[in-house]
Amino acid sequence: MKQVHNTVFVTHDSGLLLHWQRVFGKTKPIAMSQIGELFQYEPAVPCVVWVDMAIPMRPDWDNVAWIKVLAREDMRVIGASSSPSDGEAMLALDAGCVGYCHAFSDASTLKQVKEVVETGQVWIGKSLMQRLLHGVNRLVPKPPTPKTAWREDLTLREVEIAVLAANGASNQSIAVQCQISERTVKAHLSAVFGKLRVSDRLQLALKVHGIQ
Amino acid sequence: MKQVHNTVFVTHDSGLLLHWQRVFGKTKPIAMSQIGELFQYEPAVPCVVWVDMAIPMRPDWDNVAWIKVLAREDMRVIGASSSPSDGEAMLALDAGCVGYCHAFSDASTLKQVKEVVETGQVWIGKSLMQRLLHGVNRLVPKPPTPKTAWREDLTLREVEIAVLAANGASNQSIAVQCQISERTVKAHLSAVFGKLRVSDRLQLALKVHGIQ
DNA sequence: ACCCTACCTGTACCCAAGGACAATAGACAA
DNA sequence: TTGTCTATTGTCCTTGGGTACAGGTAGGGT
Repeated sequence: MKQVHNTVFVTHDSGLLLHWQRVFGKTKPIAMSQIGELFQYEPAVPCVVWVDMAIPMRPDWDNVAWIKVLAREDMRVIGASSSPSDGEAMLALDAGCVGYCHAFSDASTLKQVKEVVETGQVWIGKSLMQRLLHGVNRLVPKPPTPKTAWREDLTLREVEIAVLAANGASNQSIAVQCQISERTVKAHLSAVFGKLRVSDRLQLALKVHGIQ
Repeated sequence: MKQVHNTVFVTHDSGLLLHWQRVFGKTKPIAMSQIGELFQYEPAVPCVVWVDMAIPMRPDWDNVAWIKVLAREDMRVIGASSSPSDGEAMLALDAGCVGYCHAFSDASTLKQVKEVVETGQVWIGKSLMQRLLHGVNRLVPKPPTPKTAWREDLTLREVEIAVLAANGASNQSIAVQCQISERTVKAHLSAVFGKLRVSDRLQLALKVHGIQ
């Protein structure tokens, strides 16, 4: 009487995909490398979806795309993180995910997680569990992300201009503020983009402000 | 390499004992009909203990007898109730039980519970899980400012597209993800810019992510 | 002297982004 | 029915952002 479930992997990390496929290989899983694929996916049978929390372009949990997916009876979503945190777990589970675990958990654990969510239960890590039960609800306001790590390779001038750009200043206004030509601003920013490996000032802003 | 665990049943209810024995019959479980037996029990190998919450004379969870048992590494205690409640579950789990479930759960569920606790995880019912997660959300002030205030005047579609844009997606990639034309993306974004009174997607990103 | 780096500037070019103007269609309320 | 709201798409056009190529200057280390 057991319901058959498909397994869906959503990750852009080939190493992780390999790991998952080794664990669930025999079930012929479906692999997606972009989150958008999931949002368009129409499963024929109920499925368990493993979502790499690090997938690029993953929208917020309260995005309608997620809401639609998480509301489905036939799609159970498990959040998988390479660096799991209680805060991330809470957000995922609160949004409607039915599981959260370390992405590279060993085979037996992953299978257990699958079993549990397939039977309608919720999987939650021990760490978060303890925290919930003991009322240690104080989520640290600032994650241990080294907020200034991105500065490492930049010169003083580049940092100065990067910060201004990341806060929404135009090249022209930066030029005025720094008493240099707009062309120089562009030059500095180009250097910054290269060093931080981003393509434009919006990506720069996300990096500078510790988002993604 | 899997650790062998004994199974111990603590209940005075012969019907429940029968149910449990049918489920775990092959593992030669130990049956106790009085709670006192458990407190004197010295297991030879690690064991999973199923305690009927309705067992007579069961002391409070903060009784030293329980504390000694629950502190043991080699005894994992699961609370089993015929009429489970979140409150009872909280008390049991908070005391140190590693599981709480309906005493008459079906065989597959009970086996799953056993699997989970044997591997060091905690089993918790879906109902309590939901409550905990939402309770925490109530307790935690969240980000100081209403992080979602900016959505107020936006339609669902506009929110969806605004979030994508704020995370660095280009109009083209948004169009693909949302299955609409790039022109429509622009239209939605223009509406968003107007409603949020920003001039471009970088300003939008700052607002969406609560910066400035 | 030579090289390297940070900093500054110019011209030219490409293109994604955004605005202006216009239009179609479904849902829903007055 | 009419009007409003939402979602959708089109064309035309302007501009800011970013790159490519090509420099100039100053300071520090070999």
